[in-house]
Amino acid sequence: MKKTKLTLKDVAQQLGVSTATISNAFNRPDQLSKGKREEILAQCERIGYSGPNKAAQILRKGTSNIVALVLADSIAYMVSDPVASTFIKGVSTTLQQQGKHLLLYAGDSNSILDVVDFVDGFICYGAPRNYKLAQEIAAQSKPAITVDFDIDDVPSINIDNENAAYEVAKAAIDENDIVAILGLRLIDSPTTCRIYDSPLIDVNSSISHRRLDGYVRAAKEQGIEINNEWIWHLPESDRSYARQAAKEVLMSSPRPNTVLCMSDIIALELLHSALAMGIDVPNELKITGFDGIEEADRARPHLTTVCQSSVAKGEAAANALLSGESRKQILPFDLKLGETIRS
Amino acid sequence: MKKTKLTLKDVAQQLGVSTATISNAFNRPDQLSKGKREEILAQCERIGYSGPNKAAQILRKGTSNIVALVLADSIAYMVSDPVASTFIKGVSTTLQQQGKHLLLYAGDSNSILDVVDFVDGFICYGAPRNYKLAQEIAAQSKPAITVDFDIDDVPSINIDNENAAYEVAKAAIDENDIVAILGLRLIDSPTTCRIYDSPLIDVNSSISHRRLDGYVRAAKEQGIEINNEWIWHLPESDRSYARQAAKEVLMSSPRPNTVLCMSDIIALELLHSALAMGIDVPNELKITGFDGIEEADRARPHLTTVCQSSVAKGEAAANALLSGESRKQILPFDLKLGETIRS
DNA sequence: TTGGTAGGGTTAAACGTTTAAGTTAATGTT
DNA sequence: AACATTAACTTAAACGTTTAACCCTACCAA
Repeated sequence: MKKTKLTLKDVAQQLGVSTATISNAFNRPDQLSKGKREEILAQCERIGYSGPNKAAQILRKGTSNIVALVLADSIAYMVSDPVASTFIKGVSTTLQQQGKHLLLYAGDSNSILDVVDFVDGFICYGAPRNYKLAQEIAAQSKPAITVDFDIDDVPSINIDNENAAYEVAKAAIDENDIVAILGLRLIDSPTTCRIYDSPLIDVNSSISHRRLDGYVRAAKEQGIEINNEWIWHLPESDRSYARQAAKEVLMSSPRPNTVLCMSDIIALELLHSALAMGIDVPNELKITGFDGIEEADRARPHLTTVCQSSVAKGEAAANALLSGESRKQILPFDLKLGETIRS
Repeated sequence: MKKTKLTLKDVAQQLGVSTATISNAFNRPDQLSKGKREEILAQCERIGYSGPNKAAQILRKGTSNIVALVLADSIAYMVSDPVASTFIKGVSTTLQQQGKHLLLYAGDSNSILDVVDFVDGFICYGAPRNYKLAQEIAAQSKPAITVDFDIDDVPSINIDNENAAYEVAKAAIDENDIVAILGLRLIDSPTTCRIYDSPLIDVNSSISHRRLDGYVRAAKEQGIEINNEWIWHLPESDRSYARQAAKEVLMSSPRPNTVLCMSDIIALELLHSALAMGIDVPNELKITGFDGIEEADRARPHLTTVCQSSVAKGEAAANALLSGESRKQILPFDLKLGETIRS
């Protein structure tokens, strides 16, 4: 192996030119003669110098081609959640096309301070649970985009959650239904439970609360008041939380005949539990989801849900960041009627 | 906002001490008096200096706390594959515990050269399709770990794929069976097809070929020779490729009654197709998978497969990298008998 | 001849730290 | 009193680039 890492200086000495010239050979070809440039590149090739050191470049140029993706939860959770991982897919594809690198940043970490100095920007997916982190993001001065939540003056990507929820609920709810809601992160509790009188957490205009508003509005239009007793809180869109909530809903009496779920994962788990108990969907129980994940397509009966394109979100976020877009964008959603409601 | 980013120098000037002292206040508390240190930290707090610039630290210290995870395929694919994303989960959890950051590196990128200077090490998951990339990984001098493939003298994490495949095949195959194999990345083709006489690609002791060896050995013990005509190649462990392969297998005559699949995704898709066609599993068709993903648990009948813990792999890889482990590790696997074979 | 311009370089000052080596004064030791 | 040790700093040289500013020579126009 080489004794020590080669530097611009080594090449410069060997060729009897200044380091600036070598640097220009790599970065600004117009600054030197074609002949000299080729000579330099040939020499680099020969001795195995593979270009200017990136760490030094980052310091000097103040840019690294690294974009941090700040996730609301742990990377572990995000990567296994179909919605989040699809989002990451969109982001990574776009970044890669532009030659950028992706640094995954867990939202349950303490502080972005240890990366802020060397990343080129932030894409923040989902409102951080960690208040300090949210503050830092707002305070820091590099380009940033928020997705599925908002910070004043920071460009963002969202869908119209309130209307999306309203529409799917409107399609599902009939007069005299008993309506329950399986919600996501509505209150500050680490376990699945009914919300009763717990104070709702509503940080950074949480998408969950926008959805809740939509559901409630649709219900009201049918003259239905949804009591807090019929609203469940799940700490995460996770199968085991969903399973438990499903059980509670299906066991309660009177049993609701319409359940509005804030994610497809939750809805699918409920559907599964209901079918296992011999409940007729949709005649005894109507179910709606949210997100439009692939798996929902494979379920029988097909899930009624709101499709949002997480890939598009990811692409939009990356593009907005790279292009310096500063407006807040609202992406479209798509109501998908399946057989888990009566048509 | 601040006019310009604060530096050590600013703090030093304001307090009338040297920059070295400020630096020590952050990095080596034993090098200055307690009082001075507190004074410095207080001043930093007051003026909003949040610690030494990381970009400069990377250059000076030669370490960044960033670990690159080099994936065999695109990030997009990897993040949606249950096996790969579970692996990422294991890696990220471990790295985060140790205060390291995770840079996702797509294996279909050109070169690691643009990150090699500032990352602390590499975890390489799956043999890169890109030959140049594999070379670079081998040549580069930072710590590296390979997972699910091998490079000479580079520590690695693997399972015993040959025996794992042997065992699951042995459990499935009976005398006089017609055995087919749905393999992964066996030949150099972008589409699903039978391998016939195509030359097998066998880079870096590909896990697929180890598995193939295991299957073939188990079949031989039952006096069964598996003709290349009965071996399919899939370019990726993807549902749509799997669906097509499933169709071909189930349509072929004579129809195989035992199909060994190199991933659970493939196996599940086959199972699904078979059931849809009214084929009795396992009496008319026995199926085995590979990996032991969560979804296989939810399938009915339960899939017979080989469980390997991708989380454990990820943790092992991260730990090995961080601890400087230099041996090659073989992790255990676990045969899981389900109802997709006859017991 | 004078002056202007362009091409192809060089010089040296950053970028913001860390750290080995040196200095000084105070404390302890014999 | 002489010397060794230690605590608490400071000095200054890296780390490996990039880039503004400068310098020279050749060429051209008038």
